[in-house]
Amino acid sequence: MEADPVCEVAYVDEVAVAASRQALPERNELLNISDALKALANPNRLALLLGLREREICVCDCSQLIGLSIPATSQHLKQLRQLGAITYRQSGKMAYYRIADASWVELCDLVQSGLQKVGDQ
Amino acid sequence: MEADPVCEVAYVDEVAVAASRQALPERNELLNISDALKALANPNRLALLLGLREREICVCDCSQLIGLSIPATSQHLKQLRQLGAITYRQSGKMAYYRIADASWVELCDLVQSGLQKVGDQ
DNA sequence: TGTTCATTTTGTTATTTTCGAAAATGATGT
DNA sequence: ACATCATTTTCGAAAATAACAAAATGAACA
Repeated sequence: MEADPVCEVAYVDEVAVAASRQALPERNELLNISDALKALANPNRLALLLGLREREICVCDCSQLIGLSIPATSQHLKQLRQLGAITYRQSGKMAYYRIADASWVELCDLVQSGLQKVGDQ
Repeated sequence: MEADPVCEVAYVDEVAVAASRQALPERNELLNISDALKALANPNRLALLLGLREREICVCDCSQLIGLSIPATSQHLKQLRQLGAITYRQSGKMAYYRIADASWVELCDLVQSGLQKVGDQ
């Protein structure tokens, strides 16, 4: 009984953990990033974002595009709008949504290409 | 009553929707991408991924890093492993995790920088 | 073989997400 | 003002997530 049980009591390598912790963004920043990723992490919102790449589309056509009800579609569009990924233009009763910034599309492409390498373990 | 009620019955712009739909990945591909994003869309998994950037860390130190129980930490690590973002090496009873592919970190950085532009609407 | 102990798996529960239905909003046109 | 209709918001139910505690696994060593 010379070596204490280690893991419930103390660090195995306190220095390494301290260094890694220092390399982390603040908790709030982590929450911001994960919230942003969460907004993208849905097949329907992803389809909306990618479908809006080329042209602007009104809400009811968006709902046709992803096959959901108009209210559900509207909520997904709202989340993407709050994220800053899309914008819209109001024309009479219609609302036409479009991509706000091409960097969001690049982001999707990056994930898409990153997936090629997966499949192991 | 010359114009039909449009949105519940048919497309406003069927051609545009068809074009956008063609530009979309298949449903399965969309699910794969959103699953991958979902794996990253959690502040604790994000912290693990970023904390493992530089050095490998054992499970119990990982749990210290993010402040969760060891079982919870183990499950988060498993998700990142299934994603292909991290790997591990077994040494005796210990399991040392490390980054498998830096592209996942780039992805986080890209989101992080994408967030700079947000704040409007 | 039997003990120890880091890790993983398995319930179980609380919280979050996602959807459609119904109600509310806001613009157009009578 | 009133009716119409695209969109948004609200609400409630079903499904998915995330946490801890407890049990199971598996490597090291007596």
